Amino acid sequence: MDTASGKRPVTIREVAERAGVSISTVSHALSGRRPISAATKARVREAAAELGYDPNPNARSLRTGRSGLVGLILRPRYAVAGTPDRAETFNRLVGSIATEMLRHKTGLIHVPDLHDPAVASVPMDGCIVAHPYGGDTALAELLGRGLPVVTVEEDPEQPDLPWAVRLDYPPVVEALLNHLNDQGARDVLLLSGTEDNAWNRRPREAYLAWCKRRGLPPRTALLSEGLTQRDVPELVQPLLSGPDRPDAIVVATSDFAPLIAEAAAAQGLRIPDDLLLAALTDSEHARTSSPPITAMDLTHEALAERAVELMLARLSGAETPAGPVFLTPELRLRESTRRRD
Amino acid sequence: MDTASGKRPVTIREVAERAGVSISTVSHALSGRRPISAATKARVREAAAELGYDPNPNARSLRTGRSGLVGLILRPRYAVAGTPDRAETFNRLVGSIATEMLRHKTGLIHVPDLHDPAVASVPMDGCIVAHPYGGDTALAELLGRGLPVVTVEEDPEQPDLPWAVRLDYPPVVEALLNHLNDQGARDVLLLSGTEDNAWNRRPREAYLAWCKRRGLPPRTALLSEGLTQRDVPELVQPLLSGPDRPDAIVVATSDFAPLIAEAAAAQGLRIPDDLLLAALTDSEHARTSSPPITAMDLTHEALAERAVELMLARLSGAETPAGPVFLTPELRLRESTRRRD
DNA sequence: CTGAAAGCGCTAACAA
DNA sequence: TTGTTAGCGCTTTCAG
Repeated sequence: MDTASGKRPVTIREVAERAGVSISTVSHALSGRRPISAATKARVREAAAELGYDPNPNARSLRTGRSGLVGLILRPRYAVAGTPDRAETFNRLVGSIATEMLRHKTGLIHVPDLHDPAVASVPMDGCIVAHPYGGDTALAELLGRGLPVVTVEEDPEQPDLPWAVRLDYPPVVEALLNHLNDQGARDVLLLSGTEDNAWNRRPREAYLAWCKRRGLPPRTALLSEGLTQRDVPELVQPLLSGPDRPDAIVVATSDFAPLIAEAAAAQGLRIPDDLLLAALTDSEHARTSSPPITAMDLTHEALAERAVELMLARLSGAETPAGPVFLTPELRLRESTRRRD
Repeated sequence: MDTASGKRPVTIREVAERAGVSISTVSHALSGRRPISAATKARVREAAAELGYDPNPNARSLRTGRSGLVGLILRPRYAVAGTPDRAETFNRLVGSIATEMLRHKTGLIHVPDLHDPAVASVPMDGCIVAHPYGGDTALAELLGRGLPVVTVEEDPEQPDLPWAVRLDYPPVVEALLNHLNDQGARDVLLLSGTEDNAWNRRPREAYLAWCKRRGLPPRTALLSEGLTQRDVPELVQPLLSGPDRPDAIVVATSDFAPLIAEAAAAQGLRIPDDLLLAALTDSEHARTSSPPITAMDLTHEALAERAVELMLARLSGAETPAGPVFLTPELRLRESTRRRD
């Protein structure tokens, strides 16, 4: 077998010549889109097989206007630029979308860079945009092109776009806050991330609403998802000292939770005895920290499954749904918020 | 803004009309591949921006013969079909290849099904094939087409293909076996997977060589990667009972290690006291099992990085390397093989 | 049942 | 510096 690279691909014309038919007959014999005599069909198939013919996907797509491919854009910048610690979330989402797409035998393209003109654009029939920002520019660009888009989580400024899978944060955040309250917390500090997406906005809104309902003064601060492991302790230190320190912390970024636990320990604060600690996304870090840290699992696998389902339905011409699909994050209660009664 | 879907895309012709120039001028003004007067260039850019022009990637690729996209095929069947437990390995490899590709601003396509004629083939300039089988058919197919291929781990029957990133198993497997021996193991059982790939073959070869060198009778058995959690205990049970039970087990599939530990416990065997246990791939299961299980980390991130590097070099016309790139798996020694001295 | 030919949108060779 | 045009490989009318 010739394994040299750069071999000129076999075209439909060569197959036609070999089979002694016209190229349109080859096309139809192979696609079965019009009746071809059994004999001819057999001859064509044989010729195609012998030559190792594989239809040029670009030519086909150019002609038909469809590539059969779905794009994926993961918006949060720290997903890619981040440390290995941030990788679990990225890997889970990317891995499960890829898995779902493979299950449906549909090609998935990771879209490299929508805006950079130096980067070739990709032939996609539709695009999944994961975790868009508020007023997301990439999302707007794709919608502007008229490309079918499905989002994983909503653009917080366009919460009602129907082609979306959303997470229903409020009940879960409330359940968490009630749980903290039950365990004795009276002064809960929320440390949100700085990415302006649903994952930061919605829980924050739910927190503020909860505080208001309870007549408690909200306490919030920001902790950028882009911080390194080293940055966190010194930023958190001041929040833990002084007489008005909170008795519970809810931190968005799961990887930072163990660091906060350490910083607390350095101040002589025990978890959960002196400080309750919870995170708004789950990770191995949180699970294996000591003590294990209560966290919200965003159910990336389920998000992926539904998003792929939506996209394929949409590409098959399904009607616009009445509204987004809602999934509920799962609260994983662990020792960090459970006091010995 | 019109966000209706199914909008007809803007073509180069419309941009040309709007800018009052020919289509080739548009093409060249935008690509900069030939000198265009500043005034014209500006006019063209403006027209393109106003219309929201985005060059049709299929037309471009058809013409140029290149798509700028790299394919990815992950061969092990259980990677996709497997249980969620098998997901960590898949996710890590897929996630890190995707990350590397994004870093290089090059599109990555998950190839859905190379053989199914009903599935459209994808426009890729090259393809990364991960964990090929011995005499891998997909690999052969791609090589037959003359497509540039880089493999993550070698096809065990074509170990010398230069465009490959390989894992150097023998020294690590030997180190593990020596370690087990040091800890008192005299009768090591190897439980390989049933997938005929390098990850199963090479460690097995290393094990047999090690036994031979030491004059020990090898003991091996198979435990398919496709087994469910429930299947494993009853299959393992018989191996653990009887007077000739091994005093150490090396199991390929990491997720099975904790199950083996449980089965052992059910027989009254303590780990590591009565039985040493190690796995040939790492996972959270192994890390968080009790006791934590010694495992070989295949360094998927490093494999991904080098594979992407190789592929991009190859597509840029780099010369064929003298041989494969070798990486060394990392041995993570944990309690399951460490006896209190 | 089969063939001829148009044309998808773009790039690049060739002309001017 | 710019325009005209061939043609990448395929699908799909339209003729036969």
